[in-house]
Amino acid sequence: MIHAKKITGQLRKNIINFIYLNNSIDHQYYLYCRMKSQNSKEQKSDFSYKETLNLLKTDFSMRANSVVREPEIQNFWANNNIDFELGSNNSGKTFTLHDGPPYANGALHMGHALNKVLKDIVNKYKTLKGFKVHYVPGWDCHGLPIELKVLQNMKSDERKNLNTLNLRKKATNYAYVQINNQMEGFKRWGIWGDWDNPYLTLKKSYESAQIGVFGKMFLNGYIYRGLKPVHWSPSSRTALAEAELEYPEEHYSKSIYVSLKITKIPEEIFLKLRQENPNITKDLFLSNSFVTIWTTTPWTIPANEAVSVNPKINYVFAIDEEKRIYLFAKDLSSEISIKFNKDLEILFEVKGSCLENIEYQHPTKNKNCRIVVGGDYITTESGTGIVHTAPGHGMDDFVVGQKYGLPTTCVVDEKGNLNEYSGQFKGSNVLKDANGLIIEYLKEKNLLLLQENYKHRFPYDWRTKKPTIFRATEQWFASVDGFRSSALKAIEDVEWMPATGKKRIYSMVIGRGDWCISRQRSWGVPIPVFYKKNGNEILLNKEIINHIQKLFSEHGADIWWDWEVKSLLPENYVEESDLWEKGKDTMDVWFDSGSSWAAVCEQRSELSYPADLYLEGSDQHRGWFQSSLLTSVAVNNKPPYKKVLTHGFALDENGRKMSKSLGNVVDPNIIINGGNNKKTEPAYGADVLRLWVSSVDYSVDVPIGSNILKQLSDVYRKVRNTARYLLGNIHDFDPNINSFEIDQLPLLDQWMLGRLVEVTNQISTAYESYEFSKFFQILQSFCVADLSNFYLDIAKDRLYVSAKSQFRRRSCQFVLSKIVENLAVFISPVLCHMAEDIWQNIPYSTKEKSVFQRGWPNFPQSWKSQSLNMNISNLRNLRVEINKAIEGCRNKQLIGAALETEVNFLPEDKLVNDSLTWLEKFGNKDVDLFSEWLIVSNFKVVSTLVGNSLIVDENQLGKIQILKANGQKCDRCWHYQKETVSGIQNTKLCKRCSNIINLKIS
RNA sequence: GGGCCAUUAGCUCAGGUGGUUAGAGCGCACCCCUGAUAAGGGUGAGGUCCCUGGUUCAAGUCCAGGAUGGCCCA
Repeated sequence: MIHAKKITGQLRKNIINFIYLNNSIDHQYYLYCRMKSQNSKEQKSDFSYKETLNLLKTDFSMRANSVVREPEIQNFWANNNIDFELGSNNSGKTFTLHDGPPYANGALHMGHALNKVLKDIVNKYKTLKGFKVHYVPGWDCHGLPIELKVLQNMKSDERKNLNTLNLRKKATNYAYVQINNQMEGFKRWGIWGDWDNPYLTLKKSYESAQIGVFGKMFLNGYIYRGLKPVHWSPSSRTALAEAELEYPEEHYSKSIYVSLKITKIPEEIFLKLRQENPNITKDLFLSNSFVTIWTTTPWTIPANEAVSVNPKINYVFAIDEEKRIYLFAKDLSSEISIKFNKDLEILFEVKGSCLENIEYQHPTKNKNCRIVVGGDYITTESGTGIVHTAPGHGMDDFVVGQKYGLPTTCVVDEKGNLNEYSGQFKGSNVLKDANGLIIEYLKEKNLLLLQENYKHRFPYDWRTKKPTIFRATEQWFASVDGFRSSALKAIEDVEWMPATGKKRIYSMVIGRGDWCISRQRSWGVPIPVFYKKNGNEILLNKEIINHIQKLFSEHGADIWWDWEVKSLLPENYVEESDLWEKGKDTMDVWFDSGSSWAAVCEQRSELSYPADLYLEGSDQHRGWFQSSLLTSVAVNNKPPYKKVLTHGFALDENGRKMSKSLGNVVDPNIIINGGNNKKTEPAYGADVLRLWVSSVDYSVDVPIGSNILKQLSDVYRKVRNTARYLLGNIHDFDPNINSFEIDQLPLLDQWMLGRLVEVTNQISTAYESYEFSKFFQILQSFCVADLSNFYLDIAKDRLYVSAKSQFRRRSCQFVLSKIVENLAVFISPVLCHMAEDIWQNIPYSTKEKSVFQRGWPNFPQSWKSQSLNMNISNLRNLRVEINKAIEGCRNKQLIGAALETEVNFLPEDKLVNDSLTWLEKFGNKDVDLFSEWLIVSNFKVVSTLVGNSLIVDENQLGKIQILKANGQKCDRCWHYQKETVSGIQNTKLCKRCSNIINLKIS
C-alpha cells in the first residue's frame, strides 16, 4: 500500500509542470490546491506584512507564449523597419555574408534551420556592432529535381503535348510556390534579410549575369567542347540522369572472356620472367601470350583503347597445355582454370603497377594498344582482374582515358546503331544484333575464351523500360586544368574554419578533372551557342555573348526557346541566320549557383565582392564552395570569399542520420508550433530552436531530439525568469534620478558590474570567433551561478525590505537595470524575440525603441577589478563551506530557512581572513555585510567557539559554527533579532522594519 | 572500398605546448522556502575520457591499429 507522502521539491515541480503541460486542470484550480495546502499549515498569525514590501511588478510573463508572442514581435520589427533595414542603414564598414541558395524544392528541415539561424546570428551580431549588413537570401531554382517534379505532376497526355517553354513556365511556377513556402518558414524563425528582393537563379538579371560569367570563361579560353560518356537511352534517343534510371531485378548480359595478343613487353619484366623460366624465349613469348579481359558489353569491343589493371593487385602469367600464356589476376587463377577448362601452370607473378606499357593487338582494329593503370574499381570479384577500357562507353574508362590521353571513341549513334568508328560492324544495333556479330567475329579470330550469361544490376530507361548504354556525347567543359594553379593559390588566400576545410577542398581541386557544364535538359540557363546546320562549326564569340546577355537581362532566358535564331543573333549575323541553329544544352546547376558572386555580390551596391563570409554545410566543399571558387578564379583570378565557415549535419540524439524509416526526424516547424500531441511535442517557439543552434558545436555534426529540446527549454526559461526578476524589481526605478558612479556603490555591486563587463567581453569574443556554444555556456552559468544563486538571492532583502528610496535599494536597482539592458543586448543575436520582449518591458523609457538599436555594449574596462574579484572569490568560497554546514543542520531537521541560524567563524586561512577584514573595512554598512550575503541572521568572526552550537564544521578555511539564531523572528524581514517591538496582530518587528513602516506611515 | 571528421558525466560543452584527486551548467536524488511561486535557495550522487596496443618517470592529451557514427567520393 502506498502512503501519501509529503510531496516537495523537484518532484512537486515536475508534477505541477506535468499537469500544466497536459492542461488537465486549469490554472485556477491549481492555485486553489496550492492555497489549500498552505492553509493547512500552522501559522502563528494570519497577518502578513507582504503589502509593506516592495515586491516585483512586471507584465513580462514567466512563460513566453511563443506561438503568439513571437509573431507579434516580428510584426513590431517589420512595422518599425527594425529588421534587416537596421543593418542596411548602419554607417560602418560593409559586412557581406553571402547566402548559399537552398534548392527551391521541398519542406524545410533541421539542416535549413541550422544553416539559416547560424547566418542570422552572425548578421544580427554584426548589425549590433555597427556594420553595414545587407543579407540577401537566395534560392537555387533550376535543375532536374524540379523538372521531374513538374513532369510527375502532369497527366500523361498533357506530358505528350508539352513543349520546352511550357515546361519552363510550369517549373517557374512550381519554384515560386516552393520559395514562398520556404520564405515563410525562414521568416518565422526570426531570420532577417531582404525578403522583398531575394536572389533567384531564375530571374532575368541572374541569368544574364550567369551568361556573363560563362562568356568571360569562354573568352579566357577555359570553355571547350569534348566527348564524355553519359547514360543514353537508345529507345528514347536522349541522355538520362541517374534519377531517370531504374534497375530491374532480372537483367542478364552476354558476358565474354577475350584474349588479346601481346605484341610488346617491356624488357625489365621479361627479364624477370625469363630468370624464373629460362626456356621461354622472347619469340616464343611474343607469339603465344595474351592479356585476358572480361566484359558484359561485347558491342563496346570496337571502342577499346586500352586495358586497365589495378596497381595493388598481383597478376600472373600462366601457361596451358598448348603453350599459350595468359595474363590475369592471381586470386582468380583457380576460377579461371575451371572456367576455361585448362590446366594452367603459373610462370611468373607480378604487381599490377609493373604491367604498365605492355602492348597488345586491338581485337578488331589494326592497331596496338597498351595496358594502363586504373583505380580501385578494378577488383578480383569477377572477370580476370583486367578491365577492357572503352573511354567512350564507360565512366571509369573515361577517367582513365583522360589520365592517359586516350581517344574517347564513340562507336554508336543516337539510335544505338554502330557507326563508322566500329569498322565492319557498322549498322548493327547494340540492343539487337551487335553483340552477336562481335562474338562471332572474336570466335573466328580465336580470341574468344568463353561466353556466359551474367546477371547483374543494369540501368534501364524509366519511361521506355528498355536498357540504356553509356555513350560518349558532345559536351561543354570548363578546363579546370587551365586555372588549377590559380584556384589552388586562391584556396591558400582564404581563411577556412575549421582549418581542415582547406585541406578538404584543396585535395578535391587538385585531383578533379575538367568540369562538364552542359546538361541535356530544359529547366536551366541555356549554353548560348549556335551550331552550323549540316556541319561541325560553332558560333560563339564576344559579340554573341554580349548580345545574348543583354537580351536575357531584358527578356529572360525563355527567349532562347521562344525566339527564332535570327532574333537571337546580333545584327551583323542576321543575314546568315539561316545557316545556324540554337544549341539545346543547358548549364549544370552548379554553374548557376557558382555564378552568384557575379549575379549578386558584384551587382548589388550594398554588397562586397569578394564576400566577407560564406557559411554552409561541410558537403559544400564539393558543391558551392568549389563551383563558386572555380568560376571566380577563372574570371577574375581571385576567390569569391575571404572566409569560409562550415557546419556539420543535424543528427538524432544517438548521433544517427535522420530518416523517415527510423522515425527519428525532427521537424523545425513542430519545434516551433508543437505537434499533434502537445505532451510529447510541445510548442517551444523559434527562440528555443535558435538556442539549440547556439548550444551545439556546429563545426562537427550536431545532435537534436526531444530530450535535448526539453533541456534547451529549461535553459530558455531560466534566462527568461532571470530577466523577469530583473525587470520586476526596477518597476519604480528611474535611471535619470538614481544613477551612480561605480565607486559610489557597495563592493558587492561593484563586483557585479565588473562581472557583467567580464561576461560581456567573453560573449563578445565568442560571437567574434563564431563560437556560439561558448556564448550558450557563459550565458547559462552567468544566469545561474552569478545572478540567481548569488547576487539576486542576496538582493531580495535589499529590494523588498528596504524603504523604496533607500540607497541600499536604489543602488541595487541601478545594477539590475545595467544587467537587464545588457543581457537583452547580448542575447539578442540568438534569443532575438526574448531580447525584444525584455526591451519592451523595461519600465522606464529608453532612448531606443528596439533592443537592436542599442548597439553592442561598450563598458569602461576599469569596472573590472582584480582585487575585488579576488576578495569576493575568497568570500564565495567561504560561503560554500558555510552552506554545507547549514545544510547539515537542515538535514537533521534542526532548521528550515537559513535565517533561523547565525554563524560563528574562526578563520584559519589567511586569504579568507584578509578578505573578511577587507569587507569589514571598505564595505558599505548596509549592503556589504557577510551575514546578508549568507542570508543568515548573524555572522561573527570569533577567536573561540561558544557552546550550544547545532553543528561545528572544520575545514581548510577555518572552523564554522552554526547556531540557532538568537532573539525573535521579525515578521516582516524574517531576520531573527534580539530587539523586537510589537507589531500588528501579535506580530513582532525588528527595529529596522518598524522604522521603515513608520516612515511609510508618516 | 578510398579521403576527411567525430567519440570526455544522462544532456550540452570546457579541458594551451603530456604533469596533483578530469571541470561547468543543466538534468537527476534529497532537503528547505512559500515575499521570483507554471518560481526560488541548499546539498549530494553521477566519468573504463570509444576500444586495444605502443612511446614516456608520467597519456583524456602523443603514435599505431581497430570499433561506432557522419560527410564526400567510388
